[in-house]
Amino acid sequence: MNGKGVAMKIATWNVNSLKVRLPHVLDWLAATQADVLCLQETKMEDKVFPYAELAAAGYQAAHNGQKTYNGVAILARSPLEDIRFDIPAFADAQKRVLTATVNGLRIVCAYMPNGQAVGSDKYEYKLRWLAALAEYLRAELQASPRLALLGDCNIAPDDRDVHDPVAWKDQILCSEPERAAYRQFLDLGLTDAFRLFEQPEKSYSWWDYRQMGFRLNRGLRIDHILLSKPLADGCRACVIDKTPRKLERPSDHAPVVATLAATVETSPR
DNA sequence: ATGGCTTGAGTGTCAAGA
Repeated sequence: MNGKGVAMKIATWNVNSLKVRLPHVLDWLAATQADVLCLQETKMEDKVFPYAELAAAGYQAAHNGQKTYNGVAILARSPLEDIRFDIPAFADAQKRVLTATVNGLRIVCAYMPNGQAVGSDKYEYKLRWLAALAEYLRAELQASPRLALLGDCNIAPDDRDVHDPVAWKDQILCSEPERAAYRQFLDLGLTDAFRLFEQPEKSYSWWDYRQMGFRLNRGLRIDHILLSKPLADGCRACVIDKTPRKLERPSDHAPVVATLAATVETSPR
């Protein structure tokens, strides 16, 4: 529920080091006025997270970080409530999940494992991790029907989401077991906000730094916003913002933004 | 081509990403 009676913009962005990308993040927040921004790959410990700089820009924040790798954060213009770290039932040293309630929306920020190569140990970890997240989401959805899962899912759900589906067939990020794990999220009642709308062909959210990947639009759509039914029904737009990918020293990922319509206040005063 | 960038760690050059 959005008590302000105005539309809400929620977004996700893998920044590939918040230390390096903080200027881009601050510029982007100022330009878009997003209400919620989920970050992945902050790659920093909580004690050096830039709370003060974000507060000066009008954003409260929660961070689940670690040195060097992983790390997720939720930034919001409204208070973050009921903050939960990690997947409680899945013991994991890697900091990949953070959940908070903002304006009555349950926000799950996730940095799903990369998996490295099909059949590798990291791939097995990825599949176990995805199954654990699905069970966590099932419980969260029961408690909070207005739920959004935002993050770097490291899965291209469909061949439309892959610049060269033949080359990527059955490769990491595109394999059938990964896509089946992604469909488990949909089976919970979540909807890919991006595909609620007509989109340009060859829309991607990540491009390799190498070999002019971005200029040649050799990308994958692996960053997603999944909405529970009440939120999907009120979703008015979802876009990938390629603007920051064109800057000097960009993240290899672009932000994805969903606009949710204001909801009518139904609760009595 | 276990390649091709980028980041972090740390001061060599590797691990990890996707």
